[in-house]
Amino acid sequence: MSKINILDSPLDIKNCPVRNVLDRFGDKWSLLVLLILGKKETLRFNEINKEIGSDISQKMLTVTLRTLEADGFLKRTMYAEIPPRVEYTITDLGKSVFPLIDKLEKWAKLNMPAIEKSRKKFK
Amino acid sequence: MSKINILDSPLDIKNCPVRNVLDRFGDKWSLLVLLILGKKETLRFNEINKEIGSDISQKMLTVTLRTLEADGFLKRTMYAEIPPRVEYTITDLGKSVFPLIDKLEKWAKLNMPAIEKSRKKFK
DNA sequence: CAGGATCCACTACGATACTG
DNA sequence: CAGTATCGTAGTGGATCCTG
Repeated sequence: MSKINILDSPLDIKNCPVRNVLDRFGDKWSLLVLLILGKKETLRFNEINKEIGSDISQKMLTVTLRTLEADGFLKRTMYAEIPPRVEYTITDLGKSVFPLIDKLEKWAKLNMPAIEKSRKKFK
Repeated sequence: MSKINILDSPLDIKNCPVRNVLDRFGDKWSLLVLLILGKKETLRFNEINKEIGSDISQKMLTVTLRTLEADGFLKRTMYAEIPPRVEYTITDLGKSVFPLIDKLEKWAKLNMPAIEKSRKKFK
């Protein structure tokens, strides 16, 4: 298996944690859902949908939630009611990444203008 | 333009900084290149290529570097020599995100086992 | 209400070949 | 050395319709 060497911390490129974990965040909605759930703790499907603003398709919200659940970032609880109620709650693992993502969000907000400017200049 | 409300911080979903900025990091190689360049400061094209371990195609490395340059994360300097020499240097903007990405990397390393375990249990 | 099932478009990415 | 150009593919995400 190929290795790369970033200074003194060798990374396995195939099994690289950064790649493996952050690739999940690399999709279109995961980070946003985690941000929302990190702030609200528990939400229902349609509540998350509303928070995002229905720019997201039902399918993708479902897929995103399933993936985050599989990774252990949130817990899905179904109540056997009619109509059905499903609640999504952030887990301890989710809570532990949240501050990092939150900082990234703040960084993004702060530096967005500089990036926009750079992009325009580059054209 | 649609708005969403994450607690007290309203986000413009279309022009959302998180989405706009972090979508760039969502690709396959940007984070890795930023990590490498953040630690080495200045590298040549082929040096970056070697660090990644040639799992990346020349084309994608070029595209990734161009995008990071356009966003202002790194500076590209071409020397009119034969054979040509091109150096990529991390900018102040790049340096300012680096710690965040570095923390994400450390988090990923630390929590990868828990995530793997969760994924297996979910199947 | 919270989804599952389909179909389809786009594009990110890789492989290969060529060049100033 | 550091790319560009071209082609081909797989996967991501959207739109729509259907259901316990």
